Amino acid sequence: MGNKKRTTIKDIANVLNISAAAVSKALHNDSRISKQTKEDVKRVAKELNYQPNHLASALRKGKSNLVGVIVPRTNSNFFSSVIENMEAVLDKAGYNIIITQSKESFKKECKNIDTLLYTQVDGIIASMANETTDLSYYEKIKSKGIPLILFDRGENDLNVDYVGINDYDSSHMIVEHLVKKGCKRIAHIGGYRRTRIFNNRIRGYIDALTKHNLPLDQNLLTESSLTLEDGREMMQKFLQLEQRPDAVYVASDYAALGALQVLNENNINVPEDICLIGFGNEPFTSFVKPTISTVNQHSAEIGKIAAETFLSRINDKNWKPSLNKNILKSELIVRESSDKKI
Amino acid sequence: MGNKKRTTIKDIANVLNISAAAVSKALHNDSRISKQTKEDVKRVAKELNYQPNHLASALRKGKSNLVGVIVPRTNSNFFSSVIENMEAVLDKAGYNIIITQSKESFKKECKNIDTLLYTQVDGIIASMANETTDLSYYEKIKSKGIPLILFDRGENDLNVDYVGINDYDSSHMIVEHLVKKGCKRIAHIGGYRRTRIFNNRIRGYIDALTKHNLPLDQNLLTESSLTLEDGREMMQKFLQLEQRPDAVYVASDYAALGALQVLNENNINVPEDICLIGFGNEPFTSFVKPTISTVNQHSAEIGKIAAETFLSRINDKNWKPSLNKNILKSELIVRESSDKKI
DNA sequence: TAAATTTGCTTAAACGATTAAGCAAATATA
DNA sequence: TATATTTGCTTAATCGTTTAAGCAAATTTA
Repeated sequence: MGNKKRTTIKDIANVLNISAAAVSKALHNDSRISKQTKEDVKRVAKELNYQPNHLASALRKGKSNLVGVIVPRTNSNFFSSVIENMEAVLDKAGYNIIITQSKESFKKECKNIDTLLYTQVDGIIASMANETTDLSYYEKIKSKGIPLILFDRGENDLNVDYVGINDYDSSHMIVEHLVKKGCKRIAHIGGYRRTRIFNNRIRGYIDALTKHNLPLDQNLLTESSLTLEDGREMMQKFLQLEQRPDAVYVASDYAALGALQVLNENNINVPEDICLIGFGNEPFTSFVKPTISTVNQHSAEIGKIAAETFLSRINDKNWKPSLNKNILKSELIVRESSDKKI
Repeated sequence: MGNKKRTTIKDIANVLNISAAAVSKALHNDSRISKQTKEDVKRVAKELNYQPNHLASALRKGKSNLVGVIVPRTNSNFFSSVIENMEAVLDKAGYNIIITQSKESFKKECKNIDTLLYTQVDGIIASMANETTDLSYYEKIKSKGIPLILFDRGENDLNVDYVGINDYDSSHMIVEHLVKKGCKRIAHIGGYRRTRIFNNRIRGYIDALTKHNLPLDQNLLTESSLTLEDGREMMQKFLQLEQRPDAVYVASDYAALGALQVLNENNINVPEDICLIGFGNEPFTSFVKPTISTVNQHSAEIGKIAAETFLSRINDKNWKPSLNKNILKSELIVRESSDKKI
């Protein structure tokens, strides 16, 4: 049996015989309202269990204090951690967030954008789906004049703020580590080149090989969606080669796990016979046998910076969207799968 | 350079020299608006890139078409899958969802409830944090008169709709399976009894032991938060006992993983020396060595039913909250960790 | 003491959509 | 042909809050 009507500022005003405007101002600690009235208003508000109507104030102020977040999925530790840290920063500034998942589907991503715009969010922080190449929906966000911040999966052409790690350098770091371990045939299970971060990892891989005077063998470079299944499949392909690789650098931990399963099933010693390196530092990389070397993407920092960037944009009266990259240095975590004794 | 002003129905009305009311009706296909006018309105709406203002219509209609979701965390496969399926059902009915995480913190859960109520959601679907015992914030939801649906982590005392599996029966199923495998000293790493589902699992465990004429050894029954670390700690305790268990039933896959790590580190053969069973069917249970037997909680079904329950409540004009449990049958997935040859 | 400023409120108009009520004109019915 | 009904709109109120403008009383300043 819920209360028939919710309490409004009018109800409070009636009790105290003052105007609704005075109540509104009292609740916002306006300097032109007497201390006594403020106390009265707050007391009555509590007594009547008053809850402000967000819709009304947002409509009037043209500001919802809501930030939309779009991620490919929430059940990855990376995205979940990014979101958690974004939330912490935004919460302090009085913003609440709405999380949506694209499930790597372009269509769902578009729907999410529409939903968020419809909900009148004050800005959107997003990591793009793998599928996405058509940027028109993101242009729609820009044309509304609200801040758009991309992280991890970004796109230069949108000319907006971006937070992520240096994928190109990460590949260099990985190849360098493997070369030091004496590896000479380093394979790469990569993502699709059309996604910028995966393209950068591939470019970094190729350039690092060249730098270390290692030939590029096209048989050792594959592109896929980087699911666990993809990892299995690609590793099986490698094992059928006449000249097997002595190291495999996988652009995602999930695919690396699949690759590791195949290696285990074929009784191939890791890292002695083949070194393995993943990407993303998902928790399971330290659960499995052997533990998987991987790259830490600083999810906490990324979330924090993305949120802070949003806040600085929203607070800058005459801000205009422009390409502004905030690139963090990634960190190689060496575990058993690449810690070969030499 | 965003458009200075967004398009409103008034702008459309001005172009066509009709009233804003007519535009509103035309957009909603009111039968009292001529076909010609409807066409004109929709054409101009498209031309001016009109986007309805959700805040205004929600305020006027007293309905936001938003459903709030509270989960302990999103980076678990169970919750992520529940949410995904809820979303699919609600989307078809024209509802959008706002996801929030409590991170198992009572304080954060309260904050989430406040945020959601403030955002004027039409209902809340929630799974409670482990910590939560004070139900006053949930009573607050009820007192607003909006539907509250609980799933997985529920609480009878709230007298609302609940969707989940039968934890008591699941424990019976597990103990029965272990008894069939010849186990005689079955331990249980359980959650805190104050959380209903964990209490039910413990009760089921105890009653099943009795049913199979096995004595209950208090050394073999522990309570914890069921983190990976907890699983390690409890298993270490078991290994120090004079009479070790020959099977361990863990109420969460994460804690089961921790337990497995300790077993592996101590070179104890699983399942030959000790059988292990987890709960939740998290993906990693099939990655690790040996693969972990576990219980499938039917996340997809739970999400679907929770969403459908919400819809039926919102559509029932004279619905009153009442205890209404929807209990699904769980499914035991037997993998290597308990598949002992006998 | 008069003028200027500050204090503490009120009034009324927004924000953008929806909707009850009403009113002509067009069409149907008797 | 007169009356009833339907069609196609308009007007105006409303949702709950914020805020610009204004006004009288109290206080400060000159």
